[in-house]
Amino acid sequence: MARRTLSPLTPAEWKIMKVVWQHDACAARDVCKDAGEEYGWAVSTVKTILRRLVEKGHLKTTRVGNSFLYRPALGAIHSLYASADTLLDNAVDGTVAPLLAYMAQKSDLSPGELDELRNLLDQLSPKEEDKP
Amino acid sequence: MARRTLSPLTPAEWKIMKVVWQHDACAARDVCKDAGEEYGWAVSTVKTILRRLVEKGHLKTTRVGNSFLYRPALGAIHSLYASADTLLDNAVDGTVAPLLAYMAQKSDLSPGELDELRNLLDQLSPKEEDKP
DNA sequence: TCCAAACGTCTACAAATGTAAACGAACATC
DNA sequence: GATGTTCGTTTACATTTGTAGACGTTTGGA
Repeated sequence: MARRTLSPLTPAEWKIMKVVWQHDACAARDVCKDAGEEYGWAVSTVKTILRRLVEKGHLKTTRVGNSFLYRPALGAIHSLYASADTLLDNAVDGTVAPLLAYMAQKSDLSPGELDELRNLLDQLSPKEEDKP
Repeated sequence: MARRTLSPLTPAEWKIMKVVWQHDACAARDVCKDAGEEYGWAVSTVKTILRRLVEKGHLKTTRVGNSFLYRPALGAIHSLYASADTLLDNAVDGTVAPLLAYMAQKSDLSPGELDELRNLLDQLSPKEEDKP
């Protein structure tokens, strides 16, 4: 059975998902607290978004006592990939390379992460000077 | 005067913007034709989206005879950057490097583009073995 | 000059999204 | 056992988005 693609997250939904991902699994109470502090959202607002996220399959729940434990259906990275797919899809003609360059610059990667990326690029196509 | 940030494009708006960017500047007629063929949209649908894009400042118009010429207010790359900012913003903890790796792999860059990227990464932090 | 085609504008309307109050059930505490 | 607190559920409502028809005006031909 093929994995059904989840609908893209809306901006508000991303905010809530980020909170849940950071906690890995948590009760509504915790999400309300964090999101309330960070975005000034009312408790009901958070609860509505949680409900919609469950409906859409982005969150799974387990009953614990009289409340729920919320867990992400997908790891953060997979949701990011889906989002990246859309971004790449929007990139016309020769804009992909500058786009990646921009993102690399902007994201302030550690030397280790930069090395990882370099290695990956080398695998995709060896540098001219490294060719036999 | 600071440049006012434009509101993010909706999926349908991206589609229309892509058409306009590809033409660089074009009449509604052309957009309707292309978008009609590509997405099966009715003429009115395209016209509504064009109007909203103008209202939001994403498109500029010049009257030509009884019709308009539509031009993008920003180059495609700048709109992509804005979109990338949002994506990076959604990336929690250590997900940025894998995200960029994924995008680089997925986007099927030419050897020249790969070299460009490598050079950029080298500028961000030289490889260990290249250090003096 | 009269008409059909082309244009932009106005209006419409359902669905999604953002934001939140109100309500009833369960639970803990006095 | 009464009561305040905590939860999830229901309902609400304005705004944005997707999608498009209808209409009046301009224009290029016949």
